[in-house]
Amino acid sequence: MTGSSGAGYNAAEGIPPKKGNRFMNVRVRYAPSPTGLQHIGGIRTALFNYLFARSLGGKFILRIEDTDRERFDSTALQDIYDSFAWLGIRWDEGPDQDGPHSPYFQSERQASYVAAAHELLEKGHAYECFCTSDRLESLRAEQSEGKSAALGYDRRCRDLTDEDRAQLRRENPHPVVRFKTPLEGDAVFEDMLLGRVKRKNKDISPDPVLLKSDRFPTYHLANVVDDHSMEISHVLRAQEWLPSTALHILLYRAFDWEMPVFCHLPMVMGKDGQKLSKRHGATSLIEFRRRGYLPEAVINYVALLGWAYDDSREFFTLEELEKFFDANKLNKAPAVFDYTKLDWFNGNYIRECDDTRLLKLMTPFVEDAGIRATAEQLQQALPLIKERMKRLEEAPELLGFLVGAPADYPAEELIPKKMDASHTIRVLEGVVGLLDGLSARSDEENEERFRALAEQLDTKLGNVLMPLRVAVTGSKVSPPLFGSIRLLGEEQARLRVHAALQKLKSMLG
RNA sequence: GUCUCCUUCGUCUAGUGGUUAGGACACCGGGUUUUCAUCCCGGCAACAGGGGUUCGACUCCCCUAGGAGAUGCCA
Repeated sequence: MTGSSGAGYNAAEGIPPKKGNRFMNVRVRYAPSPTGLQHIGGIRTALFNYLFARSLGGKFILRIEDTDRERFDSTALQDIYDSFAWLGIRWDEGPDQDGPHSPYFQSERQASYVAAAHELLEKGHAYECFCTSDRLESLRAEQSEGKSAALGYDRRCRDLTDEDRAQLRRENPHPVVRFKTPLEGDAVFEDMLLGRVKRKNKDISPDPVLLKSDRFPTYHLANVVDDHSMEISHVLRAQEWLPSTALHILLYRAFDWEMPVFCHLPMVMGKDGQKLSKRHGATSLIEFRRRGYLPEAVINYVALLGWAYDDSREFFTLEELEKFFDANKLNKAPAVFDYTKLDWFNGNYIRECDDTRLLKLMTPFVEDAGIRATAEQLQQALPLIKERMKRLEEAPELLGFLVGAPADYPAEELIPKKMDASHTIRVLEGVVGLLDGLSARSDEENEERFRALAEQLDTKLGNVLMPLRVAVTGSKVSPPLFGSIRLLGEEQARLRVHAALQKLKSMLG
């Protein structure tokens, strides 16, 4: 890899997207840094990039921004692959999907950044800075204390003489390269979503670092160099990047490169209106997986964060989104992540899920909870709990009564309203007789028999079934009773009813 | 502090000068039902405020307020 003249990719001679023809050759990228787990906000950004590309017949590229070797985390890298594999989102070019602009790890493109930095140095758009981290730190401390107007680097090394530099290099042989932010003028660009955004150059970060002392680039440099060399046509990223876009504009200008089209997506917030973070709930995709969300629910919900198709439709498959996505329908305002609505989507997808697949998805959750159930049992249980689950993680608690004893419950739970213990005892004693052959009978038939029993005991059906339900499941809330007993087995049910009777009797003393 | 962006029901949103401001989640009622859930019906609830422009503003412009983000040898 020898920078712009290296083999493998051409950093300097990237073909600029043709003006007025931008949608003809759409190339977008998602550029995560492997420093942490994939955040749901990042997923949203990736999704929108992917959909944008797909809807326009363009290419979606994955680029790993691993220029911070101190925070690099290989689990985080794996998490990127796992996350998108789970979602079913694939890139056209990326680390594991070779393309014309390989490599797709920034750490492997280092030479091109060094070359780019040198180009800027030569053109007079950048300079070497010998200030130590310590000095910068104390500078920052001073500035924040004395609420001074100017924040940031004080440009001490901006106008060094050759002599100064030679001298300083002896003390610090590892200078950084800083951008020479113009003091006058403006940086203006046309955001696809936001329209014209203008910033005075003097308000832009004063001389940010482009090349670190370890010769790795900062985000600003690497991002611009790669977007250019990879012929990225559109940059869709979260609005938190908006402030640094002005700087990027200046960099494109300094390199004399054509700019991609920018589109700054609204951010994803927590309930309190702050950037979505751990204290709001799950934020990493893997947590959503672990809680039992289906990928299609996550995709569907997240797609609707800052985007809407029309005034009524809200269910979409990935394939449909690929067709319908339209950047013109993007919203500008930040969106609050609503876990409740995600649950609602997920419940819908669970209900619509094919039983075979659902069984497969559900099994690990059940097993992890220590429930010993055969595949057949689970299969039979499925229809009973399917429409009661919002998340797969709820399966174990819905099925809990199948394993070991039912949850312990107070004897009072057995007694329906307006009834007493002895009355309830009579009910349960009557119920025992109906247990025989219950499994073989249809629900309708069973219901008839219990109804008859209720009449005989001069009470309502509910007052017969509720004590039985509590006796069998340990709870007033359960999946349909007859089906549950069928799963449990008549014998086990009988034992539980007897246990319940004991409870009631000891209550009477 | 400075800069930038944002502002329709609690939340996600539709709306592109003339609408009883629509839908969804949540919530509250009611119905179906062996509990719960599902399902069905109904209800509550919004254009941040002030100026313009216009015959007419949620829609266009300005200001104010509020919110958010950025201000690193992190991305």
